[in-house]
Amino acid sequence: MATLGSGVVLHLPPMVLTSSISKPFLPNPIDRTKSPIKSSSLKDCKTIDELKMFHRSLAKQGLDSDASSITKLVSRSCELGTRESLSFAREVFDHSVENGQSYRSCFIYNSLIRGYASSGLCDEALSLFLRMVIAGISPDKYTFPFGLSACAKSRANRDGIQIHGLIVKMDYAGDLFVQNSLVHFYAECGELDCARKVFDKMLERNVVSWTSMICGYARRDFAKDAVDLFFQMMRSSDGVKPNSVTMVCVISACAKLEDLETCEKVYDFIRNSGVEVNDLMVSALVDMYMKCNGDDAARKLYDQYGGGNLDLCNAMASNYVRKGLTKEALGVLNLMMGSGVRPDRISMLSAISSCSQQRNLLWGKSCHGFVLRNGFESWDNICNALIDMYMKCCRRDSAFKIFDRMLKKTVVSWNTVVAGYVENGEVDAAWETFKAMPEKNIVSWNTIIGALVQASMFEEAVEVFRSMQREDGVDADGVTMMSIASACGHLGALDLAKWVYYYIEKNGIEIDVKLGTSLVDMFSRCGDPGSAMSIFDGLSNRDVSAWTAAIRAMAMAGNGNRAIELLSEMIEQGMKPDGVVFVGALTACSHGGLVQQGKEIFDSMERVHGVSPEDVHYGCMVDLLGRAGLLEEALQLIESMPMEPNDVIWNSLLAACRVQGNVEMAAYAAERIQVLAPERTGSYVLLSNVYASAGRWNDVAKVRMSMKEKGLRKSPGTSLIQIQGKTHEFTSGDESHPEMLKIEAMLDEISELGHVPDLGNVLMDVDEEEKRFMLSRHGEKLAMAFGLISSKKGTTIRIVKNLRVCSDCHSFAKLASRVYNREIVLRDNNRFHFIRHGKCSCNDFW
DNA sequence: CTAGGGTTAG
Repeated sequence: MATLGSGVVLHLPPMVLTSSISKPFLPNPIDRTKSPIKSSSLKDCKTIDELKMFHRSLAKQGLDSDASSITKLVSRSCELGTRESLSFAREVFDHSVENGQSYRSCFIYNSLIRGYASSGLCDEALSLFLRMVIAGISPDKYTFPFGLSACAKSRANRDGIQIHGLIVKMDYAGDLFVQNSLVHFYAECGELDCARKVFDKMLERNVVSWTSMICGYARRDFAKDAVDLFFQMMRSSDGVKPNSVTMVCVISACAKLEDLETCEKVYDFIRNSGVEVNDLMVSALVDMYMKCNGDDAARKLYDQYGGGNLDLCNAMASNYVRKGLTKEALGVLNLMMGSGVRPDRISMLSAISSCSQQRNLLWGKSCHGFVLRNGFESWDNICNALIDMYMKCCRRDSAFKIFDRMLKKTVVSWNTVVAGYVENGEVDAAWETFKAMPEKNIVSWNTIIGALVQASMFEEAVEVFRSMQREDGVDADGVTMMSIASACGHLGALDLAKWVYYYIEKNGIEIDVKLGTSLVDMFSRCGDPGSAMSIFDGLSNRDVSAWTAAIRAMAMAGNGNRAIELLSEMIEQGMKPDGVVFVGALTACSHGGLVQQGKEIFDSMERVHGVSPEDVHYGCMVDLLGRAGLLEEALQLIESMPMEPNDVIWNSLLAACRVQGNVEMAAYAAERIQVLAPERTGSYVLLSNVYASAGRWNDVAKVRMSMKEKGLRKSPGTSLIQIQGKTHEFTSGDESHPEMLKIEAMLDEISELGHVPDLGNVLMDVDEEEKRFMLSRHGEKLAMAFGLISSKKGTTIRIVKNLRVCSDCHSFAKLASRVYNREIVLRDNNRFHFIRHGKCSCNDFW
């Protein structure tokens, strides 16, 4: 038949359908003949062949045009639910409708519409509905629920609304079942207000009415409304009791709420209510507990109801995978197979994902084999998981083989490939694939933006973010903003940081712990510890990372005391500190010159908190002692280390020697570094600095020679300053800036104000005049001068430097801040200097 | 006749 696709309905304006059938429907003819066949014999037909045989025997008896018999045959055939049985049903239907005159009733239509709807062939169901209406056959109270169910499944909003019109016109709007179907349809289409309107107007409600409404809220992320409505149902005068379906809906709402307390409340209710607990409910409960961090409760239920239940195991495994507990996930699935249960495609999704996370190619391949043997590869989700596995296990060819063969590549398939490239560090390939994607969603953008941030291409990341809003109209989410916040923090651009925060607020993006932590980091890296801490204070729950970010913020700002306070507050609140927190706290002590407190914290790590100090912690202590001038003690600590001291630790000591001017120990430390990490340029530079300050030019020359021999070059120091959204970069002695003449005039002006250059900062053995000149052209000074001439009076000047600030530039900045009454915020490679009124937050200690 | 959990990519 030339199918009247549901598209026909879709394109009709709302009134056409109802007006085209303005002639009154004929009443359904009453079938007075008793059915010549027994329905019991039809029930025995379990296969399509048996049904076909049955059909032939009807024909022999001359009953193949009997409406009742044919309707029953079609109905049974639909019940079998296979593609074959449905098309057989259609054949019988078409043949009978064309030949018979007695098909003026809706029964045969109902059967077939129901069959299509329940097998997900919604377009077929709806076109049949339309054909029936056009033929002037009245739908009855059974037809509407089938039709609406099809609309709900296929999100055919407009068709459903037209059916609603028809329901009103034909006066079925008061029927309980029809109303329930309407509630479900509107809820499923996301029109929750409409669903609620129908629900509220109902004079009588049964358990399905309530369940449909609750489920509607639960599925659309209105978990709170779902739970509220459930408790309202308990109190209502409708006198309905929840059944297992209701409970499954409520439980899934609780899972989304992620609130363990509500979970317990609901579980208590179930135990006391006498609702029969079925398998689906247990699976839902386990899922709920896992999503609300009630792993123990979930595990208890799992143990209680047995590891041989497919749905239960799937719920358990998928949650383990989500939490990265892949060993546990595979354990659950293995145990399940051990009790003779075959994994289904959902199980395999968890299994393959576990292999990807573990980079276990061997098991991944065996999963692939199982997939092929069971015909699961026709499901695109399984293919996506396999592509991910092969990409993560560096088997690009195998991944592409699957990708190329996929009949239905979805946006997820493409995203998986892009993410795979990123995983292997191939940003260019990821970018090319990204550009070639036929369709992009928020995950696509997040993947590529995250990749750029990881590759330290921060400006590019921000640029892509801008084009995402411009071109695609895709809305950024929390994950996007985490990447952008990170990029912004690395750029050190406060204006951009403020804009990022504004953007989040304006677009109503929820600031959860993760995003909050990123924002704390962003603001502290941009030299705005105040904003960083106010974000931290606003977080409703804080994990260890959040506390660490706050402590790091205080460390960078040089506020050691506040950092230590935060550490104790965190411990008081029952958080278990980890190694990373201690790095932050010790760094804070180091920057703040808090020697005694630092020693106490270091000592408490293992003794009180059971965290054994790693080399980084020793590094912090060496740094702390060294900066405080306790070089001997620092050296002793290095020698007492239980592990081999690495180059970073020796470098801390060397840096301290540079500040303290201890030439002998500096030489010793540098020697160690050259053994451990000969390519480490910084140590040569530091050592020659030490010699230079001591005026030992022969030694300076030797160091420079040995650098040259090894082909090492000093990494250039760069200073960045943002003026009106544009980044200007200055390197030492760089004269290429278009405003260079004005900058030089500014520099001269400051020099004349009485800046006494500290010539010990010059590495070269040149005459004093030359030294003076070289010093005056350090990148920081150029940036500062440029900042002074190109920004408004009284505004803060912010400079980002990639290396440690030299002491001459530091005192230059202090002078400038006093004379021009400006705050100067100078970020170096690991901390901030807030310089105002001639004083620096670091107390000249860095 | 109407209502149901578990689904890969960042």
